Amino acid sequence: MTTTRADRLPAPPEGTAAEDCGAASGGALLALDAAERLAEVAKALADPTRIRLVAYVAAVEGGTVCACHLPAELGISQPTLSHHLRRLVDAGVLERAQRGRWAHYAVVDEALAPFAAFVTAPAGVAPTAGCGPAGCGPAAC
Amino acid sequence: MTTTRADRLPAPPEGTAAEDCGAASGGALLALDAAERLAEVAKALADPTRIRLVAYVAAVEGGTVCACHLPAELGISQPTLSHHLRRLVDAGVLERAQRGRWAHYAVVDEALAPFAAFVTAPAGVAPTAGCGPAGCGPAAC
DNA sequence: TCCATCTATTGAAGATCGTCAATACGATGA
DNA sequence: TCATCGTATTGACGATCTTCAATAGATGGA
Repeated sequence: MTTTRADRLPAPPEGTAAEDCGAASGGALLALDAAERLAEVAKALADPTRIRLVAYVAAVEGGTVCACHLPAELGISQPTLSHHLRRLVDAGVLERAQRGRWAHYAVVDEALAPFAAFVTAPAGVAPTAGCGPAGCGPAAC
Repeated sequence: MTTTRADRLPAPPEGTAAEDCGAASGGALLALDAAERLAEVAKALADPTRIRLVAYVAAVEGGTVCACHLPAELGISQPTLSHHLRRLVDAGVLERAQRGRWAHYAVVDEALAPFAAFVTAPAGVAPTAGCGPAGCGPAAC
C-alpha cells in the first residue's frame, strides 16, 4: 500500500476528523452533467497528438493546418490526422472552416475556458463541500 | 462534409495563403514528451467520475475522502472508486496520505499548473509556429 | 472531362479503459 | 487473538480508443 508525501497534507486537528470530512451534511459532489462536459474536453486532449495539434493550431496565424506535412511530422498517417482533427472538432475544442480544398481551424477559447477554470481552481466548481450524511468520516462512519 | 462557423476564422489575405501556413520554415510542433505529459493529466481527467473526485478533494478541508458514502453518491462500486483514485494519484493529480485506516488526498497544484497554462493559452506552449518545409500550404504544396 | 490535391470515411485489429465480483491487506478496537 | 473497517488488488468482460489500408468525396487546374 503506497503512501505519497504525507507531510504535504495538513494533518486534521485532533478530535475533529469526523467533522473534517465535510462541512455540510448531505454535501454535494459536482453535478454529473457538468463533470461530463469537462470530461469531454479532457478526453479530446487525452492524446499527445491532439495536444500537439491544438498547440499548433493556436500558434499558426490563420489556423491553416496542412495535412501535407503534418502526418510525417507527427508520425501518423493522413487518416489518423483526419480522425484526430475530427475528434477535436466534435469536442468543440477546434472549429473548422472549409475553403476550397483547404481546411482552416481555430481554437475555440470558449470551449476551453470552463476547463481552464476547473484545472486552475478545482474547488471553485464544486458545490458545497461535504461528504454525505452528517457524522461521516473517521470516528463516525 | 461538415463545416463549422467559417466566419469565426479570419480569412487569409489574398495571395498569402502559402505563407499563412507558417512563419518559419521547418516550423516545429510541440515536443512529443511535453505533449505526452500534458496528455497524461488530460487522461486522468477524461472521466466524469474523476472530475468529480478532483473537485471534491479540492473542496474538502483536510482532503479526507470517505469511501463509505462516495460510491453510492457517485453511482460506482468501492473497487471502482479505488481504481479512479489510483489513476489520479498515478497521474500526479492527487497525492495521498494514509493515516491509520483512512486515506487523505490533496490536489497537486504543481501537476495541474502546466495543463492549466496549456488550456489557457495553447499557443504559448508551442515553439515557433510553422508548418514544415518552406512554401508549404495552399498554392505551394 | 480528366487528373491531381486535400481531406473524410469505412472497416478492421490491437490496445486501453471502466466496471464489478471476489478477494486480500493493513489498521484498529474489543 | 479475532472481528470489523477502510481500502487495494486481481481477473474478467464489454466498451472505447488509436491506428492504418483502402477507398470516397469535394475542389481546382489543365
